[in-house]
Amino acid sequence: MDALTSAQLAALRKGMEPYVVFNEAEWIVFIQQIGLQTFKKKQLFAEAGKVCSHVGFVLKGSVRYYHIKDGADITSYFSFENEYVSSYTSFLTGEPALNYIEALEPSQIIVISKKNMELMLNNPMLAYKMERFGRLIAEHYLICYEERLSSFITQTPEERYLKLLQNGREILQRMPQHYIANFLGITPVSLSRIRKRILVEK
Amino acid sequence: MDALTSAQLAALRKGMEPYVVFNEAEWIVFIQQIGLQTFKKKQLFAEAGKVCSHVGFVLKGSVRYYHIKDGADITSYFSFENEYVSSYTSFLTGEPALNYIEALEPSQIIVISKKNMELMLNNPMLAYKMERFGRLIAEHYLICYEERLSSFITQTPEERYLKLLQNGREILQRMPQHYIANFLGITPVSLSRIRKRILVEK
DNA sequence: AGAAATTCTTATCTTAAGTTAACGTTTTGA
DNA sequence: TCAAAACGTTAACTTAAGATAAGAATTTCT
Repeated sequence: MDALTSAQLAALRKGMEPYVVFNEAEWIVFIQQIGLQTFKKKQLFAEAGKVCSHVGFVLKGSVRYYHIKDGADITSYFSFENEYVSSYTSFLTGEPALNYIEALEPSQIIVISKKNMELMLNNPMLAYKMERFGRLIAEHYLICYEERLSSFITQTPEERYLKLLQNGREILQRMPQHYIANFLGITPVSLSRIRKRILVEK
Repeated sequence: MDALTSAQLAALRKGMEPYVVFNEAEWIVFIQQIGLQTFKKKQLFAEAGKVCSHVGFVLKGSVRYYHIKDGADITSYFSFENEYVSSYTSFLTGEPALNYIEALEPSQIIVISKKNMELMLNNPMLAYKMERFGRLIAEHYLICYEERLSSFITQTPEERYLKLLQNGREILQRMPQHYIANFLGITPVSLSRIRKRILVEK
Protein backbone atom coordinates (compact mmCIF):
# COMPACT_ATOMS: atom_id res chain seq x y z
CA MET A 1 0.00 0.00 0.00
CA ASP A 2 1.77 3.12 -1.21
CA ALA A 3 1.32 6.77 -0.38
CA LEU A 4 -0.38 8.91 -2.98
CA THR A 5 1.25 11.66 -4.98
CA SER A 6 -0.38 15.05 -4.95
CA ALA A 7 -1.47 14.57 -8.56
CA GLN A 8 -3.20 11.33 -7.64
CA LEU A 9 -4.87 12.97 -4.68
CA ALA A 10 -6.08 15.77 -6.90
CA ALA A 11 -7.59 13.25 -9.32
CA LEU A 12 -9.40 11.53 -6.50
CA ARG A 13 -10.70 14.80 -5.11
CA LYS A 14 -11.98 15.78 -8.51
CA GLY A 15 -13.60 12.37 -8.98
CA MET A 16 -15.41 12.72 -5.68
CA GLU A 17 -16.59 16.25 -6.34
CA PRO A 18 -19.91 15.36 -7.91
CA TYR A 19 -20.71 13.52 -4.71
CA VAL A 20 -18.95 15.28 -1.87
CA VAL A 21 -16.79 18.36 -1.38
CA PHE A 22 -14.48 18.26 1.62
CA ASN A 23 -12.96 21.32 3.24
CA GLU A 24 -9.22 21.26 3.92
CA ALA A 25 -9.45 19.93 7.47
CA GLU A 26 -11.79 17.13 6.44
CA TRP A 27 -9.68 16.29 3.44
CA ILE A 28 -6.58 15.84 5.57
CA VAL A 29 -8.35 13.41 7.82
CA PHE A 30 -9.91 11.62 4.88
CA ILE A 31 -6.69 10.98 2.99
CA GLN A 32 -5.13 9.39 6.03
CA GLN A 33 -7.67 6.60 5.70
CA ILE A 34 -6.93 5.69 2.10
CA GLY A 35 -4.13 3.97 0.26
CA LEU A 36 -2.95 3.46 -3.27
CA GLN A 37 -2.45 0.00 -4.64
CA THR A 38 -0.83 -0.95 -7.93
CA PHE A 39 -2.26 -3.94 -9.76
CA LYS A 40 -0.53 -5.97 -12.42
CA LYS A 41 -2.58 -7.25 -15.31
CA LYS A 42 -4.82 -10.13 -14.15
CA GLN A 43 -4.10 -9.41 -10.50
CA LEU A 44 -7.24 -9.89 -8.39
CA PHE A 45 -8.94 -7.03 -6.61
CA ALA A 46 -11.62 -9.34 -5.17
CA GLU A 47 -12.16 -13.06 -5.14
CA ALA A 48 -15.25 -15.30 -5.12
CA GLY A 49 -15.64 -17.08 -1.81
CA LYS A 50 -13.81 -14.39 0.11
CA VAL A 51 -15.29 -11.33 1.75
CA CYS A 52 -14.49 -8.16 -0.15
CA SER A 53 -13.59 -5.77 2.63
CA HIS A 54 -12.53 -2.81 0.52
CA VAL A 55 -13.77 -0.44 -2.12
CA GLY A 56 -11.63 1.16 -4.76
CA PHE A 57 -11.51 4.14 -7.08
CA VAL A 58 -9.76 3.45 -10.38
CA LEU A 59 -7.15 6.12 -10.98
CA LYS A 60 -5.58 4.41 -13.96
CA GLY A 61 -6.42 1.24 -15.83
CA SER A 62 -9.57 -0.87 -15.76
CA VAL A 63 -11.03 -3.94 -14.10
CA ARG A 64 -13.31 -6.77 -15.08
CA TYR A 65 -15.93 -8.47 -12.89
CA TYR A 66 -16.53 -12.14 -13.61
CA HIS A 67 -17.99 -15.35 -12.21
CA ILE A 68 -17.01 -18.92 -12.83
CA LYS A 69 -20.01 -21.03 -13.81
CA ASP A 70 -19.56 -24.69 -14.74
CA GLY A 71 -15.89 -23.99 -15.24
CA ALA A 72 -16.55 -21.15 -17.66
CA ASP A 73 -15.52 -17.57 -17.05
CA ILE A 74 -18.43 -15.14 -17.47
CA THR A 75 -17.83 -11.39 -17.50
CA SER A 76 -20.55 -9.36 -15.83
CA TYR A 77 -19.19 -5.83 -15.54
CA PHE A 78 -16.32 -3.40 -15.99
CA SER A 79 -15.00 -0.36 -14.17
CA PHE A 80 -12.84 2.21 -15.88
CA GLU A 81 -10.84 5.23 -14.82
CA ASN A 82 -12.56 7.54 -12.34
CA GLU A 83 -15.10 4.89 -11.47
CA TYR A 84 -15.57 2.96 -8.28
CA VAL A 85 -14.86 -0.71 -7.97
CA SER A 86 -15.91 -3.26 -5.41
CA SER A 87 -17.70 -6.49 -4.91
CA TYR A 88 -20.09 -4.15 -3.24
CA THR A 89 -22.69 -6.59 -2.02
CA SER A 90 -20.00 -8.51 -0.18
CA PHE A 91 -18.51 -5.28 1.14
CA LEU A 92 -21.86 -4.19 2.53
CA THR A 93 -23.15 -7.50 3.84
CA GLY A 94 -19.90 -9.12 4.94
CA GLU A 95 -20.89 -12.26 3.04
CA PRO A 96 -18.34 -13.93 0.73
CA ALA A 97 -18.33 -12.43 -2.75
CA LEU A 98 -19.79 -14.40 -5.66
CA ASN A 99 -17.54 -12.84 -8.23
CA TYR A 100 -13.94 -12.14 -9.03
CA ILE A 101 -12.58 -8.75 -10.01
CA GLU A 102 -9.29 -8.55 -11.89
CA ALA A 103 -7.21 -5.79 -13.40
CA LEU A 104 -7.41 -5.84 -17.19
CA GLU A 105 -4.22 -3.85 -17.53
CA PRO A 106 -1.66 -2.45 -15.11
CA SER A 107 -3.84 -0.33 -12.85
CA GLN A 108 -3.63 2.09 -9.99
CA ILE A 109 -6.52 1.91 -7.59
CA ILE A 110 -7.19 3.95 -4.50
CA VAL A 111 -8.33 1.58 -1.82
CA ILE A 112 -10.43 2.19 1.28
CA SER A 113 -10.84 -0.66 3.72
CA LYS A 114 -14.18 -1.36 5.33
CA LYS A 115 -12.56 -0.75 8.70
CA ASN A 116 -11.43 2.71 7.70
CA MET A 117 -14.75 3.42 6.05
CA GLU A 118 -16.48 2.62 9.31
CA LEU A 119 -14.01 4.76 11.23
CA MET A 120 -14.97 7.67 9.04
CA LEU A 121 -18.70 6.97 9.32
CA ASN A 122 -18.25 7.06 13.09
CA ASN A 123 -16.01 10.10 13.17
CA PRO A 124 -18.22 13.13 13.82
CA MET A 125 -15.96 15.28 11.70
CA LEU A 126 -16.59 13.19 8.57
CA ALA A 127 -19.73 11.20 9.33
CA TYR A 128 -22.26 13.45 7.65
CA LYS A 129 -20.32 13.87 4.44
CA MET A 130 -19.40 10.21 4.28
CA GLU A 131 -23.05 9.21 4.68
CA ARG A 132 -23.85 11.59 1.88
CA PHE A 133 -21.01 10.25 -0.22
CA GLY A 134 -22.21 6.70 0.37
CA ARG A 135 -25.76 7.63 -0.48
CA LEU A 136 -24.88 9.36 -3.72
CA ILE A 137 -22.53 6.62 -4.85
CA ALA A 138 -25.11 3.95 -4.13
CA GLU A 139 -27.74 5.99 -5.95
CA HIS A 140 -25.44 6.43 -8.90
CA TYR A 141 -24.95 2.70 -9.27
CA LEU A 142 -28.61 2.05 -8.60
CA ILE A 143 -29.46 4.10 -11.64
CA CYS A 144 -26.93 2.23 -13.80
CA TYR A 145 -28.20 -1.12 -12.62
CA GLU A 146 -31.83 -0.19 -13.10
CA GLU A 147 -31.20 0.78 -16.67
CA ARG A 148 -29.25 -2.37 -17.35
CA LEU A 149 -31.89 -4.55 -15.71
CA SER A 150 -34.61 -2.95 -17.72
CA SER A 151 -32.65 -3.65 -20.90
CA PHE A 152 -32.67 -7.37 -20.11
CA ILE A 153 -36.42 -7.34 -19.68
CA THR A 154 -37.46 -5.13 -22.54
CA GLN A 155 -34.81 -5.63 -25.20
CA THR A 156 -33.46 -8.42 -27.37
CA PRO A 157 -29.72 -9.17 -27.36
CA GLU A 158 -29.45 -7.41 -30.70
CA GLU A 159 -31.15 -4.30 -29.34
CA ARG A 160 -28.86 -4.33 -26.32
CA TYR A 161 -25.85 -4.51 -28.60
CA LEU A 162 -27.11 -1.65 -30.74
CA LYS A 163 -27.58 0.45 -27.62
CA LEU A 164 -24.04 -0.36 -26.55
CA LEU A 165 -22.85 0.74 -29.98
CA GLN A 166 -24.42 4.12 -29.32
CA ASN A 167 -23.28 4.81 -25.80
CA GLY A 168 -20.75 2.23 -24.75
CA ARG A 169 -17.72 3.57 -26.58
CA GLU A 170 -15.27 2.77 -23.84
CA ILE A 171 -16.38 -0.83 -23.40
CA LEU A 172 -16.47 -1.41 -27.13
CA GLN A 173 -13.07 0.03 -27.77
CA ARG A 174 -11.20 -1.54 -24.91
CA MET A 175 -12.78 -4.93 -24.41
CA PRO A 176 -12.38 -8.17 -26.35
CA GLN A 177 -15.59 -9.26 -27.93
CA HIS A 178 -16.24 -12.28 -25.77
CA TYR A 179 -16.25 -10.12 -22.67
CA ILE A 180 -18.78 -7.85 -24.33
CA ALA A 181 -20.90 -10.86 -25.26
CA ASN A 182 -21.09 -11.99 -21.64
CA PHE A 183 -21.85 -8.44 -20.56
CA LEU A 184 -24.84 -8.51 -22.93
CA GLY A 185 -25.97 -11.85 -21.56
CA ILE A 186 -25.12 -13.91 -24.65
CA THR A 187 -22.34 -16.15 -25.96
CA PRO A 188 -19.46 -14.85 -28.07
CA VAL A 189 -20.70 -16.94 -31.00
CA SER A 190 -24.07 -15.30 -30.80
CA LEU A 191 -22.59 -11.83 -30.67
CA SER A 192 -20.55 -12.61 -33.75
CA ARG A 193 -23.75 -13.58 -35.57
CA ILE A 194 -25.52 -10.43 -34.43
CA ARG A 195 -22.66 -8.32 -35.75
CA LYS A 196 -22.84 -10.07 -39.08
CA ARG A 197 -26.61 -9.62 -39.22
CA ILE A 198 -26.25 -5.89 -38.60
CA LEU A 199 -23.62 -5.56 -41.34
CA VAL A 200 -25.75 -7.37 -43.88
CA GLU A 201 -28.87 -5.38 -43.04
CA LYS A 202 -27.06 -2.14 -43.86
CA MET B 1 -53.41 13.09 1.18
CA ASP B 2 -54.70 11.84 4.52
CA ALA B 3 -53.24 11.98 8.00
CA LEU B 4 -51.83 8.76 9.37
CA THR B 5 -53.28 6.79 12.26
CA SER B 6 -50.96 5.92 15.09
CA ALA B 7 -50.98 2.27 14.02
CA GLN B 8 -49.84 3.27 10.55
CA LEU B 9 -47.14 5.48 11.96
CA ALA B 10 -45.95 2.61 14.13
CA ALA B 11 -45.74 0.34 11.09
CA LEU B 12 -43.69 2.90 9.24
CA ARG B 13 -41.36 3.43 12.16
CA LYS B 14 -40.83 -0.30 12.45
CA GLY B 15 -40.22 -0.60 8.73
CA MET B 16 -37.58 2.11 8.88
CA GLU B 17 -35.83 0.66 11.92
CA PRO B 18 -33.33 -1.46 10.05
CA TYR B 19 -32.17 1.71 8.37
CA VAL B 20 -32.69 4.58 10.78
CA VAL B 21 -33.88 5.07 14.34
CA PHE B 22 -35.29 8.50 15.14
CA ASN B 23 -35.59 9.93 18.64
CA GLU B 24 -38.93 11.45 19.60
CA ALA B 25 -38.09 14.99 18.61
CA GLU B 26 -36.80 13.91 15.21
CA TRP B 27 -39.77 11.65 14.66
CA ILE B 28 -42.22 14.47 15.25
CA VAL B 29 -40.51 16.61 12.65
CA PHE B 30 -40.23 13.69 10.25
CA ILE B 31 -43.88 12.72 10.30
CA GLN B 32 -44.90 16.26 9.45
CA GLN B 33 -43.24 15.79 6.08
CA ILE B 34 -45.06 12.65 5.07
CA GLY B 35 -48.57 11.76 3.97
CA LEU B 36 -50.70 8.72 3.45
CA GLN B 37 -52.33 8.05 0.13
CA THR B 38 -54.91 5.41 -0.67
CA PHE B 39 -54.72 3.79 -4.09
CA LYS B 40 -57.48 1.94 -5.86
CA LYS B 41 -56.59 -1.08 -7.90
CA LYS B 42 -54.84 -0.02 -11.14
CA GLN B 43 -54.41 3.53 -9.90
CA LEU B 44 -51.05 4.92 -10.97
CA PHE B 45 -48.34 5.79 -8.50
CA ALA B 46 -45.98 6.92 -11.27
CA GLU B 47 -46.30 7.41 -14.99
CA ALA B 48 -43.92 7.07 -17.93
CA GLY B 49 -43.09 10.43 -19.44
CA LYS B 50 -43.70 12.29 -16.20
CA VAL B 51 -41.19 13.06 -13.49
CA CYS B 52 -41.73 10.91 -10.42
CA SER B 53 -41.31 13.41 -7.61
CA HIS B 54 -42.19 11.17 -4.70
CA VAL B 55 -41.15 7.99 -3.00
CA GLY B 56 -43.49 5.67 -1.14
CA PHE B 57 -43.50 3.02 1.50
CA VAL B 58 -46.15 0.34 0.99
CA LEU B 59 -48.15 -0.07 4.19
CA LYS B 60 -50.78 -2.30 2.68
CA GLY B 61 -51.19 -3.79 -0.78
CA SER B 62 -48.70 -4.12 -3.63
CA VAL B 63 -47.61 -2.38 -6.80
CA ARG B 64 -46.38 -3.39 -10.19
CA TYR B 65 -43.75 -1.61 -12.29
CA TYR B 66 -44.19 -1.85 -16.04
CA HIS B 67 -43.20 -0.36 -19.39
CA ILE B 68 -45.09 -0.16 -22.60
CA LYS B 69 -43.02 -1.47 -25.51
CA ASP B 70 -44.52 -1.67 -29.00
CA GLY B 71 -47.93 -1.41 -27.43
CA ALA B 72 -47.29 -4.34 -25.10
CA ASP B 73 -47.28 -4.08 -21.34
CA ILE B 74 -44.11 -5.54 -19.79
CA THR B 75 -43.83 -6.02 -16.05
CA SER B 76 -40.38 -5.37 -14.63
CA TYR B 77 -40.76 -5.34 -10.86
CA PHE B 78 -43.02 -5.48 -7.84
CA SER B 79 -43.09 -3.90 -4.39
CA PHE B 80 -44.97 -5.44 -1.51
CA GLU B 81 -45.88 -4.44 2.02
CA ASN B 82 -43.09 -2.84 4.01
CA GLU B 83 -41.10 -2.15 0.89
CA TYR B 84 -40.29 1.11 -0.79
CA VAL B 85 -41.71 2.14 -4.10
CA SER B 86 -40.64 4.77 -6.57
CA SER B 87 -39.57 5.35 -10.10
CA TYR B 88 -36.34 6.04 -8.30
CA THR B 89 -34.16 6.99 -11.22
CA SER B 90 -36.64 9.66 -12.18
CA PHE B 91 -36.97 10.78 -8.57
CA LEU B 92 -33.20 11.19 -8.26
CA THR B 93 -32.42 12.66 -11.65
CA GLY B 94 -35.54 14.72 -12.26
CA GLU B 95 -35.82 13.17 -15.72
CA PRO B 96 -39.18 11.78 -16.89
CA ALA B 97 -39.76 8.20 -15.77
CA LEU B 98 -39.58 5.39 -18.32
CA ASN B 99 -42.01 3.17 -16.49
CA TYR B 100 -45.43 3.12 -14.94
CA ILE B 101 -46.20 1.97 -11.42
CA GLU B 102 -49.73 0.88 -10.56
CA ALA B 103 -51.44 -0.54 -7.51
CA LEU B 104 -52.24 -4.22 -7.97
CA GLU B 105 -54.85 -4.14 -5.24
CA PRO B 106 -56.32 -1.45 -3.04
CA SER B 107 -53.20 -0.10 -1.34
CA GLN B 108 -52.11 2.31 1.32
CA ILE B 109 -48.83 3.99 0.62
CA ILE B 110 -46.94 6.50 2.70
CA VAL B 111 -45.72 9.20 0.39
CA ILE B 112 -42.81 11.60 0.72
CA SER B 113 -42.45 14.29 -1.89
CA LYS B 114 -39.06 15.20 -3.28
CA LYS B 115 -39.56 18.71 -1.96
CA ASN B 116 -40.10 17.47 1.57
CA MET B 117 -37.23 15.01 1.24
CA GLU B 118 -34.96 17.88 0.32
CA LEU B 119 -36.29 19.95 3.19
CA MET B 120 -35.28 17.17 5.53
CA LEU B 121 -31.89 16.69 3.92
CA ASN B 122 -31.30 20.39 4.48
CA ASN B 123 -32.69 20.51 8.00
CA PRO B 124 -29.75 20.17 10.41
CA MET B 125 -31.92 18.29 12.86
CA LEU B 126 -32.63 15.47 10.39
CA ALA B 127 -29.95 15.78 7.74
CA TYR B 128 -27.50 13.25 9.08
CA LYS B 129 -30.06 10.54 9.68
CA MET B 130 -31.80 11.17 6.39
CA GLU B 131 -28.50 10.88 4.52
CA ARG B 132 -27.93 7.63 6.34
CA PHE B 133 -31.46 6.47 5.57
CA GLY B 134 -30.98 7.30 1.90
CA ARG B 135 -27.65 5.54 1.81
CA LEU B 136 -28.93 2.36 3.39
CA ILE B 137 -32.05 2.22 1.26
CA ALA B 138 -30.07 2.74 -1.91
CA GLU B 139 -27.59 0.09 -0.82
CA HIS B 140 -30.42 -2.30 -0.06
CA TYR B 141 -31.83 -1.96 -3.56
CA LEU B 142 -28.37 -2.05 -5.07
CA ILE B 143 -27.90 -5.50 -3.61
CA CYS B 144 -31.25 -6.71 -4.95
CA TYR B 145 -30.52 -5.34 -8.38
CA GLU B 146 -27.02 -6.76 -8.49
CA GLU B 147 -28.32 -10.21 -7.75
CA ARG B 148 -31.06 -9.92 -10.31
CA LEU B 149 -28.65 -8.61 -12.95
CA SER B 150 -26.26 -11.43 -12.30
CA SER B 151 -29.09 -13.91 -12.77
CA PHE B 152 -29.70 -12.57 -16.27
CA ILE B 153 -26.08 -13.01 -17.17
CA THR B 154 -25.35 -16.37 -15.62
CA GLN B 155 -28.66 -18.22 -15.68
CA THR B 156 -31.14 -19.56 -18.22
CA PRO B 157 -34.81 -18.56 -17.95
CA GLU B 158 -35.54 -22.00 -16.53
CA GLU B 159 -32.88 -21.58 -13.85
CA ARG B 160 -34.24 -18.16 -12.99
CA TYR B 161 -37.73 -19.62 -12.61
CA LEU B 162 -36.47 -22.44 -10.39
CA LYS B 163 -34.73 -19.90 -8.19
CA LEU B 164 -37.93 -17.89 -7.96
CA LEU B 165 -39.74 -21.09 -6.93
CA GLN B 166 -37.31 -21.43 -4.05
CA ASN B 167 -37.26 -17.91 -2.70
CA GLY B 168 -39.94 -15.90 -4.41
CA ARG B 169 -42.99 -17.24 -2.59
CA GLU B 170 -44.73 -13.90 -2.42
CA ILE B 171 -44.36 -13.10 -6.09
CA LEU B 172 -45.42 -16.57 -7.15
CA GLN B 173 -48.48 -16.69 -4.98
CA ARG B 174 -49.82 -13.25 -5.61
CA MET B 175 -48.98 -12.52 -9.22
CA PRO B 176 -50.60 -13.69 -12.43
CA GLN B 177 -48.24 -15.81 -14.45
CA HIS B 178 -47.73 -13.43 -17.32
CA TYR B 179 -46.39 -10.81 -14.94
CA ILE B 180 -43.96 -13.36 -13.57
CA ALA B 181 -42.91 -14.28 -17.09
CA ASN B 182 -42.01 -10.67 -17.87
CA PHE B 183 -40.22 -10.38 -14.56
CA LEU B 184 -38.06 -13.33 -15.62
CA GLY B 185 -37.39 -11.75 -19.00
CA ILE B 186 -39.48 -14.18 -21.06
CA THR B 187 -42.94 -14.42 -22.62
CA PRO B 188 -45.92 -15.98 -20.85
CA VAL B 189 -46.02 -18.76 -23.44
CA SER B 190 -42.44 -19.62 -22.74
CA LEU B 191 -43.00 -19.71 -18.99
CA SER B 192 -45.91 -22.05 -19.52
CA ARG B 193 -43.62 -24.40 -21.44
CA ILE B 194 -40.94 -24.23 -18.77
CA ARG B 195 -43.49 -25.15 -16.14
CA LYS B 196 -44.61 -28.11 -18.18
CA ARG B 197 -41.01 -29.19 -18.74
CA ILE B 198 -40.35 -29.11 -15.02
CA LEU B 199 -43.46 -31.18 -14.28
CA VAL B 200 -42.56 -33.84 -16.85
CA GLU B 201 -38.95 -34.06 -15.68
CA LYS B 202 -40.12 -34.99 -12.21
C1' DA C 1 11.76 -15.30 -33.63
C1' DG C 2 8.80 -18.81 -32.78
C1' DA C 3 5.60 -21.53 -30.01
C1' DA C 4 1.52 -21.11 -27.42
C1' DA C 5 -2.47 -18.85 -26.29
C1' DT C 6 -6.12 -15.86 -27.43
C1' DT C 7 -9.50 -13.98 -30.31
C1' DC C 8 -12.99 -13.92 -33.78
C1' DT C 9 -15.57 -15.98 -37.31
C1' DT C 10 -17.92 -19.63 -39.53
C1' DA C 11 -20.44 -23.98 -39.97
C1' DT C 12 -23.40 -27.60 -38.25
C1' DC C 13 -26.57 -29.31 -35.28
C1' DT C 14 -29.61 -28.99 -31.26
C1' DT C 15 -32.48 -26.69 -28.25
C1' DA C 16 -35.35 -23.19 -26.68
C1' DA C 17 -37.60 -18.91 -27.10
C1' DG C 18 -40.69 -15.67 -29.88
C1' DT C 19 -45.12 -15.17 -32.47
C1' DT C 20 -49.66 -15.94 -33.44
C1' DA C 21 -53.80 -18.08 -32.83
C1' DA C 22 -57.20 -21.02 -30.73
C1' DC C 23 -59.71 -22.76 -26.82
C1' DG C 24 -61.52 -23.49 -22.24
C1' DT C 25 -61.59 -21.42 -17.68
C1' DT C 26 -61.78 -17.83 -14.45
C1' DT C 27 -62.35 -13.24 -13.10
C1' DT C 28 -64.22 -8.72 -13.58
C1' DG C 29 -67.28 -5.18 -13.92
C1' DA C 30 -71.47 -2.95 -15.57
C1' DT D 1 -76.11 -11.98 -13.45
C1' DC D 2 -74.28 -12.05 -17.71
C1' DA D 3 -71.24 -10.36 -21.27
C1' DA D 4 -66.63 -9.02 -21.77
C1' DA D 5 -62.07 -9.25 -20.51
C1' DA D 6 -58.25 -11.57 -18.67
C1' DC D 7 -55.68 -15.77 -17.96
C1' DG D 8 -53.19 -20.09 -18.78
C1' DT D 9 -52.23 -23.76 -21.82
C1' DT D 10 -51.40 -25.82 -26.12
C1' DA D 11 -50.15 -26.14 -30.98
C1' DA D 12 -47.74 -24.88 -35.25
C1' DC D 13 -44.41 -22.35 -37.17
C1' DT D 14 -40.42 -19.14 -37.26
C1' DT D 15 -36.42 -17.31 -35.49
C1' DA D 16 -32.50 -17.04 -32.76
C1' DA D 17 -29.51 -18.64 -29.30
C1' DG D 18 -26.52 -22.49 -27.17
C1' DA D 19 -22.91 -26.09 -27.92
C1' DT D 20 -19.19 -27.78 -30.24
C1' DA D 21 -15.57 -27.80 -33.35
C1' DA D 22 -12.52 -26.04 -36.80
C1' DG D 23 -9.65 -22.69 -38.82
C1' DA D 24 -7.45 -18.21 -39.66
C1' DA D 25 -5.52 -14.09 -37.67
C1' DT D 26 -3.63 -11.81 -33.96
C1' DT D 27 -1.43 -11.29 -29.64
C1' DT D 28 1.47 -12.73 -25.90
C1' DC D 29 5.32 -14.49 -23.76
C1' DT D 30 9.77 -16.41 -23.42
